[in-house]
Amino acid sequence: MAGNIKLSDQQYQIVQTLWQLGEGSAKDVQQALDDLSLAHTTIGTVLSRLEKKGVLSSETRGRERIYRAEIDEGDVKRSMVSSLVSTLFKGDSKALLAHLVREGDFDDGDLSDVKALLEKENENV
Amino acid sequence: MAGNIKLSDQQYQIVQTLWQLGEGSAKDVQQALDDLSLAHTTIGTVLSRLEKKGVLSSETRGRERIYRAEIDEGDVKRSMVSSLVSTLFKGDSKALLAHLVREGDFDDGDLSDVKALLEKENENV
DNA sequence: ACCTAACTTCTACACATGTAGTAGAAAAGG
DNA sequence: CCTTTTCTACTACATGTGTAGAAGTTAGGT
Repeated sequence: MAGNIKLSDQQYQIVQTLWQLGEGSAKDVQQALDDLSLAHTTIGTVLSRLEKKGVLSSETRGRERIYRAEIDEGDVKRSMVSSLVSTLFKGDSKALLAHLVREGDFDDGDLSDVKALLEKENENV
Repeated sequence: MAGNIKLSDQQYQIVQTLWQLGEGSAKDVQQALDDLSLAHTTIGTVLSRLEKKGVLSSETRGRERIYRAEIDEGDVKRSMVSSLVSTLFKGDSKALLAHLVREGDFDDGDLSDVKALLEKENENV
């Protein structure tokens, strides 16, 4: 479902906040993201645009409008990663992995962890 | 250098074509990407916008304007991957890898390849 | 029953992007 | 030389995004 979701960095952070909070008003989100120092009205605008796109749903509770994410974090990650892989690496995830390794994104400890992970995965299969 | 390059899918495909061709006119690029069926004028517009942003440079040769990429493919990949990792995985590349494995993006053969790759990398370090 | 504080919604504007038509220049064919 | 083809450059418009002020609405205090 929800085929190709794609969020901008900012949108992602806002939706992520809702995933973390479960639900929340514009004010809640603004406070959770206060390092971005955006006006609360800005957050409000973004939230209502995301709702119009079906990414969020909302419910009026008293004077507040409470938003909640309608899409699953895993789905979004999956879809965004796969879109990047498709654009940058012709759809070959292994090429992305090779890129990461080549760029030295993993240190020794990481490599062991990763190998362990792979071994565990191998057993499952 | 070139800190944070970020290209849309379409822009990436166009620049990628130039990486492959070395250089080329709007027409050349359009032909290389004819599966996208974009009007040649569209390609022209995109190319000139990318030039204005410094991503491309150009040279008038006869009646044609020949474009060439001014940014390195590796740099762009690096920067786009790292931006995604930072947004989706809090900067933790290992989490991206775990995601890929979990999503079953690798089959048995891949996993072996990957392990080999990791082992080789381990030696280097 | 008010006034005020707290929220949201509306309106606005700049900039990026996707897409392409039209006009203008230049090359090529006769 | 003049006409046709071939390119580019200019103009245009819709949509998405970032950002936020102004205006409207409601809850709460006194």
